[in-house]
Amino acid sequence: MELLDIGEVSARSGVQPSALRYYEDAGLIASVRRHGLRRQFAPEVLLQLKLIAMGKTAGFSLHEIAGMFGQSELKELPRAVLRERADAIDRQIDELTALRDTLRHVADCAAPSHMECPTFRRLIDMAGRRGGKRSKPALSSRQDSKQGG
Amino acid sequence: MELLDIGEVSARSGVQPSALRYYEDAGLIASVRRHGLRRQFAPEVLLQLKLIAMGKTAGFSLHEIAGMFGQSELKELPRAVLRERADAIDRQIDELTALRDTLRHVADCAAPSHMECPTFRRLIDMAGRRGGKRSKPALSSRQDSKQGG
DNA sequence: GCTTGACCTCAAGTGAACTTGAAGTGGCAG
DNA sequence: CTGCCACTTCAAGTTCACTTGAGGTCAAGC
Repeated sequence: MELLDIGEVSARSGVQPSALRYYEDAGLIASVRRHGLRRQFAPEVLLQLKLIAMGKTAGFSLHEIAGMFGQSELKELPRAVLRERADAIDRQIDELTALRDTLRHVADCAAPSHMECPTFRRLIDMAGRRGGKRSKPALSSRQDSKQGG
Repeated sequence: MELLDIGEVSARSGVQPSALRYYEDAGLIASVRRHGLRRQFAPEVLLQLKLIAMGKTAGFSLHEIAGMFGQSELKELPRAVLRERADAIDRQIDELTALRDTLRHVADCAAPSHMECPTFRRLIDMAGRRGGKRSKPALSSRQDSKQGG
């Protein structure tokens, strides 16, 4: 199997070399060996990077992504935690759906003040109808740690 | 109509007073007046904060959220931009769906190495099947500005 | 009139996720 | 053998979204 150096991985994934080194430091990916100084990556790192990108889109921190898909931790991760994550993403999808519908409404509704439009208010209310005031329960944890009270 | 002071808004929204001041500075919300030094907010700020939370969940920066829902900019925002945002959220929902399915698969599949599991690889591939390698076209713009090449 | 306490401002600090810059290394083409 | 250049390390810098801390204000209650 052909190994890729960091420039190749960067070109194929769209992720900057500096970010790749950062990910390696963080334990999200690993180079299989060195060729001189240069890192050599297995092609499957491209798949892992796709996974990382997906996790980032979902708002997970790199630390959390490492917990889900990182090297060697995978086998030890309790399956319940994974399902919890999946459920959290489901809730996030609901919220995103409400936001998308709200945006489309705003684009179509010619009302001067959207705050007075009942359709608008109803759309916004729909997103909050699940867990009270918390919308991202166990996700990025940096803003929720203090706000969640 | 009864006005709320910052502590009240914080209590009802779950957003810290310091964050509310920060949002005001950033033009996302506005206090209607002052009572002495104290900001007085109209109740509808709670709706705006819900909107802001939704935008954050979607990965938009505060600046972008201000562009979508901020004070007084709303009426000038081209409707095409809103629809574009909505489309971007649709793509994000697709990606999130793939991630959720992947997570559920990992939780159920007992394979020792997921990288070798064809179902796993197929799930990951599904997320990338839209715009080539870019997944968040016009969203947060801080990592895409350099990576998008 | 004095105290209380929730508010105020402003500057600096924080953490995440990178990027940038400086100085160095080393495989390979010529 | 030389020089190139893509890589290397490490420290410091950047942006975002806040939080924290110090010192100050003021409406209200006793």
